[in-house]
Amino acid sequence: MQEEWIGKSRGATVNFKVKETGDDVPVFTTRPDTLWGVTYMSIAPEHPLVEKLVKGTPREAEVMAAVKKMRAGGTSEKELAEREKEGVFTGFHVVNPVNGEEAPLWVANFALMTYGTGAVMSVPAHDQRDFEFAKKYDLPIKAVIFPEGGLDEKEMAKAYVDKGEMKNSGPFTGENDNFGAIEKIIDWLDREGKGKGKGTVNYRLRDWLLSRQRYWGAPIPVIYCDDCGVVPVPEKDLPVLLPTDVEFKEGHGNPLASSESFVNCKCPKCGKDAKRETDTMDTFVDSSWYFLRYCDSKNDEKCFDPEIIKKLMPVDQYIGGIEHATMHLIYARFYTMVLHDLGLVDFTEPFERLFCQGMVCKTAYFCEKCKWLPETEVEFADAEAQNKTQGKVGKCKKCGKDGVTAEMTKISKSKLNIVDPDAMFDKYGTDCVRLYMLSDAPPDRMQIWAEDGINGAWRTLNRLWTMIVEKAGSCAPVDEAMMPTQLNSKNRDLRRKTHQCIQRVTESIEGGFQFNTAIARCNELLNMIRAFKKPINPAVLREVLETVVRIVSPIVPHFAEECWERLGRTESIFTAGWPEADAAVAAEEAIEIPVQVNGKLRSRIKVKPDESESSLRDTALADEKVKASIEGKEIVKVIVVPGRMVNIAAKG
RNA sequence: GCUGGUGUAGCCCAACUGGGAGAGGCGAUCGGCUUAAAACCGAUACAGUGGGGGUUCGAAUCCCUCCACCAGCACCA
Repeated sequence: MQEEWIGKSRGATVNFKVKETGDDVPVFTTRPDTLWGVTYMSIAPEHPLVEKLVKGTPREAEVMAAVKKMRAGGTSEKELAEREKEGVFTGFHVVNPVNGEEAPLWVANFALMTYGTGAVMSVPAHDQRDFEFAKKYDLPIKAVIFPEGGLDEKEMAKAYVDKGEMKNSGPFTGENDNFGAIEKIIDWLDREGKGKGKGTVNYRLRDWLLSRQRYWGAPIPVIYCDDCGVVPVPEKDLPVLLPTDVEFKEGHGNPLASSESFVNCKCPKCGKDAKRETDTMDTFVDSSWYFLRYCDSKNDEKCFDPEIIKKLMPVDQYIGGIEHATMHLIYARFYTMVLHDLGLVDFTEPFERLFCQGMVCKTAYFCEKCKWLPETEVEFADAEAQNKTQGKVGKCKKCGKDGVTAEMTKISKSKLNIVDPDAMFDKYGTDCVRLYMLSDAPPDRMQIWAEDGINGAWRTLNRLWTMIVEKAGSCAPVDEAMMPTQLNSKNRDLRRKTHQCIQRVTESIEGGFQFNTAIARCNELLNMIRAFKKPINPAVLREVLETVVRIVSPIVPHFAEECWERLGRTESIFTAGWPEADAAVAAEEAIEIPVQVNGKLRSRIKVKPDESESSLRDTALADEKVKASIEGKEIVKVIVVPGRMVNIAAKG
């Protein structure tokens, strides 16, 4: 995702020239294979060449009027996306360095000054956007890449952007894979050098709000003086603090600008009256290095001591919402790389591992007139409508209008679909709410908020508690918990299950924090203890109860600590560490494997876990049920997967 | 439009990465306890894995295709 966001693209910069004036107009392209199909060029309305070229020409008025209109358009991505493609001919032409051909130079609103060089070579035959523009303004279309069935420039309904054979392409004519030839063309441009162009890597890091007209954010430490110009705030005066006397008024722009005490200051250079910068930096500026400051937060000499950073960083495991993947996390990485280059940190990546948890979602309701509605303001058409997560559900209680729609989205204050967990904490306790949330779904997945399931977590904790209280007295004493060498099969089963539980929970948590399955394993073990009719061996009992409590301790820490004490432990459970499984104890004594006939389950056989292939085959074929189902049939093949299953393919 | 994710029981979700469709939980039903209800205890039922096609002895899992939902990105040359 980050790769896409920084928009790294490899391509070439190609040096076009204005025919009439000789001005350079470099362009960036990722498709140098289409260089020979250029029929016009588009430059951004903000491009400095626009004014320079048309000044004093007969077309000046017309071009500048059109350019002015284009510049007036918004620059937000949304506006850009919805805008109609427009352009105006400058009256000038450019010369294509690869073949000397001339092409008209246009100004177009879809060319962005902030990307590449602000100029786009246009190949309408092989680029959809260029194609549309060419059709609109009746510009020529020249195909240079041909699919097997050929291509008719006059009949084209859209640009041809797939693979094909290169034609009319100078030294590359005849290449039958244009995409494969791109690298060669870039090499060729590099060799040919200055006149033509060179290989280039481009990025399109978007604006990340370094300056914004808001109160919240770190002030930019800059002062404007009439005489001295832009003057940085001297180090001794840092940091510049936000004023406390600002007035927040709707529609009055930046509140900082209206704070006299903030804006008015003295020039640090000449001492005359000066004005302070009122834009602030986005909070991303701070969140890009806070993890370094945290390591040495009390340091008032410098932002951090590199020695301490060396010890503590990088972060082993970063957990955050997916919404941070493309912004905060990129900035943090970028800052770290800069600090590395400055020699302040000895690593280039701040976070070793990343885990993105899913969002908690809940149905939100929308009324055309009253906008977002809380659930209580919706009059549902029927019981079914109440459970719908999309589409029309009923009337708005506020305005009475029908047609309130439901939508499943991330819980947010603005959409009025928030839940207040306090009531749940009061009723069930934080441990119980946490257990419920973690047991409901894997954490990387979106979770639909529902309180129905919390009873399950409540019951689990109550059962475990009751069990601990009842059985604590029957456990072997803490200090003498020697495991007997001989145990009956029931006790052996319980021990096996205990150690399997440790193994599987460890896997579940290490393999992506899958607490839901970890909790399921614990429930399984608890169910097994409850199903015990006879008394459990005291040593086994201590082992199993302590195991469960230790395993759930990261999820329900307060609860686990209480249980631990009840089991006679005096040290905190968090000094006990994570339990370790004994593989020998966890190993199965006997397993049951399925026997299929033609892929359908016909019987099950009990075998040793390491039963050999031939023995499995014989046991399966000797089974009564299997015999019955293959009677009168010819055995074509017997597939044996040791430890897993037997499948008999029979015909007739 | 592009990219990624998800789709399994009435509901939330498992399934050792190709091998018995069900681990855990919610809810439901029945029974026990109770004067009764809740709680608690015990038991039971419910799907053939979004649709279609393919590969295979065998597909929830792999391939193709279509559908639905969620998320991110979207004139980036």
